[in-house]
Amino acid sequence: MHPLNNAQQCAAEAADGPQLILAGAGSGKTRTIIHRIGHLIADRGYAPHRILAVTFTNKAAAELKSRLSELIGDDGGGVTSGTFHSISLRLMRRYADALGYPRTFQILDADDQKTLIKRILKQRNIDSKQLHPSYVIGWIEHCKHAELLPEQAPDHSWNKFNLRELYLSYQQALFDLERMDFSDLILNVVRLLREQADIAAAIQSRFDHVLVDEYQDTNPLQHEWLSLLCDRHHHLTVVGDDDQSIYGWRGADVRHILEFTQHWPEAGIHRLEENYRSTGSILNLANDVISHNPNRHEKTLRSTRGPGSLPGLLACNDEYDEAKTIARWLEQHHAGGIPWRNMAVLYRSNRQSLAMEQIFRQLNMPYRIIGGVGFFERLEIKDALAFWSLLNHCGDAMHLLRIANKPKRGIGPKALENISSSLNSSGLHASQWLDMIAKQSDRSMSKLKPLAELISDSRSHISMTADAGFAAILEDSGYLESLKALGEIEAESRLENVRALQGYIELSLAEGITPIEFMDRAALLQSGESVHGKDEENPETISFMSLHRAKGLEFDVVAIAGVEEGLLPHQRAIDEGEDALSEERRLLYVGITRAKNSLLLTTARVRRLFGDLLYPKPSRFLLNIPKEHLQQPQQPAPSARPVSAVSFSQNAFNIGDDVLHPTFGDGTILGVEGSGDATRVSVQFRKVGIKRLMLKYASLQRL
DNA sequence: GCGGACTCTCTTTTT
DNA sequence: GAGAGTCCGC
Repeated sequence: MHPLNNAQQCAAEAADGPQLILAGAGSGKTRTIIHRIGHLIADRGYAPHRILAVTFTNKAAAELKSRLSELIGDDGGGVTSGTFHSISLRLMRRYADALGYPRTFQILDADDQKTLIKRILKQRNIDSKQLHPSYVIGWIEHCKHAELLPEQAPDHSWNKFNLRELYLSYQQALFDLERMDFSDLILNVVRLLREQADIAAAIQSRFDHVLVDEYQDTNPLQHEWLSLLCDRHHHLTVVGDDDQSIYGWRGADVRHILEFTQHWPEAGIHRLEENYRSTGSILNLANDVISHNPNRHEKTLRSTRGPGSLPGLLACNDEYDEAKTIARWLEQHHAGGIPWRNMAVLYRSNRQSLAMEQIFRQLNMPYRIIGGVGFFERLEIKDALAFWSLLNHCGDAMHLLRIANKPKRGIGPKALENISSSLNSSGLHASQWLDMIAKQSDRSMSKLKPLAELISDSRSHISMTADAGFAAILEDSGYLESLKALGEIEAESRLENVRALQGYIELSLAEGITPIEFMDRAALLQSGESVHGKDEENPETISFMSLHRAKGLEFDVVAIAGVEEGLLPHQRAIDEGEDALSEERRLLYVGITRAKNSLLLTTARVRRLFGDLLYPKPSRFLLNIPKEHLQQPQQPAPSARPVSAVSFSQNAFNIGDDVLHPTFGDGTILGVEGSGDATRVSVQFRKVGIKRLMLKYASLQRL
């Protein structure tokens, strides 16, 4: 392995106390953090388990540990590492009762969160059109990020509906269900640290050093969590790059990294600006793009490599042509000896993968899509776990309501409501309540009774199977059979997922994991692949993924599709304004800096969106790029294209011209047909869509 | 309560 | 254009 460079070494061996490591893309950030931990253990004598490394994904945590073991041997595995959520969960499992929760509480994932909010809205007869569930969730999350419990939340109304009351109901419902949502895990640790001096002392003295990766993506609550955790010793090392902050929309605040030294005045600052990943040409483009953002730590990435080949920009006809163009370009690199697995196609929005998939399948090029619905978020997986958790005494009302009518047994919304309130007022846990239903003889729950009996009776066999009754309950309840009704292809993939889950359950139980711990894993692990350890297994495929997903990864060859106004920057960001646009620019920056050797950006002249056609312009982020930094072979200055048109009239309109119509408003010319008085133009109006107009009568004005 | 027809919406998503 | 959510008649 190469030795650390000067800046990396200084950072790795910096003294105790707060340290800010500003690590540009590809500057060896993970290596530096690993060496710092290694240094703390090997040279400074800190005990591995008293060092805490916080990451944003479980995968990153696992990778950190294994690389650490490589560096310093077995001790590396002893370091405490995890995500904010998994570490918080561990703490809450120990101290939950101090906040009135049972230690067996479970986690409410995003999907269940939405279900719960919808149920609350429905109970109050609030039309979800007047008050979007996602708006309510967003507001509640916002409060939690600011450490505001329902009682402390501001009186906020929307369409006359009092949001604080909804927050209160939601939080009460969570408490009754004995569940915490993702934010609660962190918020409740913060509450312990603030409110319970003895527990705070215990937690704070548990770690001698805390290190955080991807610090630019912390939200205010996580920031508080760290500040309180390090309150006694200030031994906090944060690593990040403000230019790669792309989760502002989820509450991350770049200011935490920008203002780190204001919060910790004694902090040391280290800048890693030498990039080991990309060629000089790619970095030039990256620097051009990001330099236009205001409010950033001024820095310029320096390449340690040769200039390499110039990144290219290609204008394609539509998304299919774009896919073909990219496929051809990747094919050339493959022919040049680069394995498929070192190539990626990145895009702003997952929808863009559709056209790519079609074309790549036609061309027989191997690809796989990263992202989309995670393993544990799949419908059949959540259903199967609901059955299994009820069987194993860790299911709650949400699990029960989820499967009460699966397969169909004549229980509709009304009956579900009854089940819910009956269970609620019984004060029993869902499993106990089911036992009761199984035994009782009155007819009120007659439709549910067979299921209750089945679950109740199956309990006696749980301990006899390696999967704690998983396969049996799914078979006996008729759930597997009901999946088969979905049609062959659909059913097969779902059944396969269920089988994979069974395998994973068996494996985990054999390791001594309890069912409730398994449910934790299911809630905190986003993908099923990473749990098997074999993970990506690097098959010979091209990776398709969103720009967000690409953060932290690198590929020899990268194509970024759809570098257009409306897509990158996304239309929503354009509507939102300055800050959102800065984040979109960072997103492009992240994409560009994923590439080691070759980079291609593409745009489409026509793109199908929501069923109609869109004629996007190239992204504003590419406007001020010096010619020598970006190859644009067929720069399609729209007005320069041959147009069968009104070229002698001084009023000539050309494709791409922005125009104003007295009634339709502003729009862009898409096409010109005919000549003289018979000239027709098609115009894409921003508000009213596409119109074909006689130029003579349209009284269009050029904008 | 169920199934089919109809309507609406439509970024990104580490946990 | 697709998938989810909603409505309505049986």
